Amino acid sequence: MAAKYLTIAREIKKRIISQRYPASSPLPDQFALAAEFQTSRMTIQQAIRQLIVEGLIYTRQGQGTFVRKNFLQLSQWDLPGSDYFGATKTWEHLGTVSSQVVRFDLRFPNEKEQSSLLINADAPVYDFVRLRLLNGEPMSLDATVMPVNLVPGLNKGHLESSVFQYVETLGLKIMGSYRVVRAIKPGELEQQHLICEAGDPVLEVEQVIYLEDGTPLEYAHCHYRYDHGGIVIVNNG
Amino acid sequence: MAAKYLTIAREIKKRIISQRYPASSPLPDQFALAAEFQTSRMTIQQAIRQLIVEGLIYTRQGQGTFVRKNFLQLSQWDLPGSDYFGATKTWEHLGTVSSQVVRFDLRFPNEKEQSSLLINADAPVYDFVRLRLLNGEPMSLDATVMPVNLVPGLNKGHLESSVFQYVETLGLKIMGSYRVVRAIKPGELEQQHLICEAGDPVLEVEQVIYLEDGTPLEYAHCHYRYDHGGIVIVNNG
DNA sequence: GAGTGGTCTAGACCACAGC
DNA sequence: CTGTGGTCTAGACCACTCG
Repeated sequence: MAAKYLTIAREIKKRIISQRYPASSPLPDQFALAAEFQTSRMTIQQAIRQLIVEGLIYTRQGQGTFVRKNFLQLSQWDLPGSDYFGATKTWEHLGTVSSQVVRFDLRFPNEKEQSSLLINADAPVYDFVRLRLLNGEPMSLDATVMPVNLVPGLNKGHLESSVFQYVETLGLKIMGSYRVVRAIKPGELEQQHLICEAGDPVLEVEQVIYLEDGTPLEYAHCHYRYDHGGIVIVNNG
Repeated sequence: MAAKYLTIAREIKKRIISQRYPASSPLPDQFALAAEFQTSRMTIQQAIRQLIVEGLIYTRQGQGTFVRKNFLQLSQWDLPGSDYFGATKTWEHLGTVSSQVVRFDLRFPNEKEQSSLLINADAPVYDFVRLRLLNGEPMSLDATVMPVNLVPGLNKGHLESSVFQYVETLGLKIMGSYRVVRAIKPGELEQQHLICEAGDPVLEVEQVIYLEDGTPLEYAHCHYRYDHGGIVIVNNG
């Protein structure tokens, strides 16, 4: 049985999407909603808070609760998990995504990797490079470093399917990411695997992915072909 | 007088930063905190929820409340407003930022602009191009479209200083943004103003900035030199 | 079973906006 | 002044984890 406030939030969401609550006027006030759903006002407020963080509605003290004018636009992009992971997710609806392992090594981290992953110089890391293909066409080349102690037993098979699926089976949960996006000139590896000219720009994403408790899970450089879409960033205040 | 739960949240934050609550063990439980702060447990939970959304702590049912291992790292980057606006803010600490107006026109929107700004074909828009300079060096070239009815009275002087400062004086508040980041080859305008070669990649940010109620305020294409840093993206679950 | 966070109630008073 | 959302109380029971 889901929490009552989540059930109510879903019901209100349905009504907004079906335009039962017109975007032009405020929602019924919290007292009315509490009466209708046979619950207390606090519970209604929890449901409303839920919809606020989802970007669906906003409140104005002294005025009421309103539907965001752009929630439908945003909801097209703000899919849960759509850019949590290797950003591959963004393309899955466009065709078949596959991976090809270019390198899979074990070594010790350099200084940059130590500080990014919050580990010591003697903590071994996996170092692997994968080529991501969409319908067989090269899409991105990712170089990843992960601490061995967090993900014991990682093998080439996991790299070819989904590393994050394996990570989940270990009971680890992703919390978020820190990324820097740049445009760069392609190096030799990129020209070779992404099949691009020296004059073709490359989109570089340098990222650290964190677990729920803030432990860094991976530090990676992802290089994307310039002609295969971009990175979507949604930022709600 | 600030709300009690915010006062408590600030106090707990202080204790975490000063290491009074060691990162190795859980915080005091909610009942103990309620007793210490002479308040109800609900209020403590509000304070805790506040610190969760700030990315400082996390909770585990049946276990306790814990400090995130990376909150200090993230707090270096997750500065409020650091990438809300034209991303110029990111560089302000590096030197003097100035703007040079390349174009400032009035016209009707095309189809893409109509759908991005949620306006009709007969709603006039400003169309301006600005070159952003850091310490006199070209940094980015931004092409912006804004509905006239939202920002009446915009003039060249505002473009040279800060459009967002003017927007704020009109009582409008920014809610968030929707962006797509790509790597592209420079066009003629970019090569001319950003002083780059045809083979130099350019970082393109296509963005829509929204007001509090979801009304689109601006639709812009921002082009950055590849050798002047990147876009930082922080993503908490 | 004991201890933790998660949810919920039925009220109360305060702060803000609009008439 | 009225109506709205914002905060707060003092309890209650439930769900989960661990010894």
